[in-house]
Amino acid sequence: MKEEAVIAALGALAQDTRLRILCYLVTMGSAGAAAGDISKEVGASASRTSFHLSTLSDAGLINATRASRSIIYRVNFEAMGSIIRYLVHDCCKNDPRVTSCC
Amino acid sequence: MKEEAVIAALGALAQDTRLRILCYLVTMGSAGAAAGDISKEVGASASRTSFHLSTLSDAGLINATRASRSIIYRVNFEAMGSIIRYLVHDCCKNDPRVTSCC
DNA sequence: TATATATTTCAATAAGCATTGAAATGGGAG
DNA sequence: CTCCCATTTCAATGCTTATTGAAATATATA
Repeated sequence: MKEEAVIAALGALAQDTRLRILCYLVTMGSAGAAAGDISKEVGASASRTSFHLSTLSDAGLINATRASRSIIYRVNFEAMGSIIRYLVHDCCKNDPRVTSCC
Repeated sequence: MKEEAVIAALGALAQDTRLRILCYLVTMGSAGAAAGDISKEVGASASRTSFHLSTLSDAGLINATRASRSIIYRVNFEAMGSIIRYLVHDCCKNDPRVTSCC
């Protein structure tokens, strides 16, 4: 994974509303959640939620698919794995104090 | 690890100069590196490097110790482990696509 | 077509972060 | 004590991100 992509992903996660959105979408698994439901869940306005969802989406951490009037968002677990792999392998050179996390 | 601390750490890592500083300090291990050497290594001015070092230090990702006129910085591997553990365990609920990183 | 629902986009404002160079601090050597 | 070296702090500027509410887009239903 390129450093640039890692920085975009870390920046996307480094915000409380977005981190909560991501954690919520993890719990929803493959079912995902509609933008409106996410908005209610994290207590943010529709436009603010939409903005944060596009930030997460631009960073590749979530995917969007339209289902009728709703847009369903799901976590991209492979992308999450990639950035963690970058931090553990490339950045921390597999130091045991870091790899002990898994 | 508290969500607030995780956000500070992710935000600290989400910047190219700081990510390069951290990767460099990983390679220096327990020997660490002086602020001036880090500055040369990443090609940033002294004041800019100092600013980034204090951001990383405030986030708990590195430690500083004075050695005569120089200040030596070292990676806090335990802290790196903690934020990765948060992402893998708490956020991603140990999803296999994520835990496969280690 | 008209209407309602779901979501995004836009413009404006506010807040925070990055960068620069100059000045200040802290420590060692003559 | 004075000078020098290493680093940090400060003030000013520009850039990016966050937030808000209103308007626009897309889809479904009557």
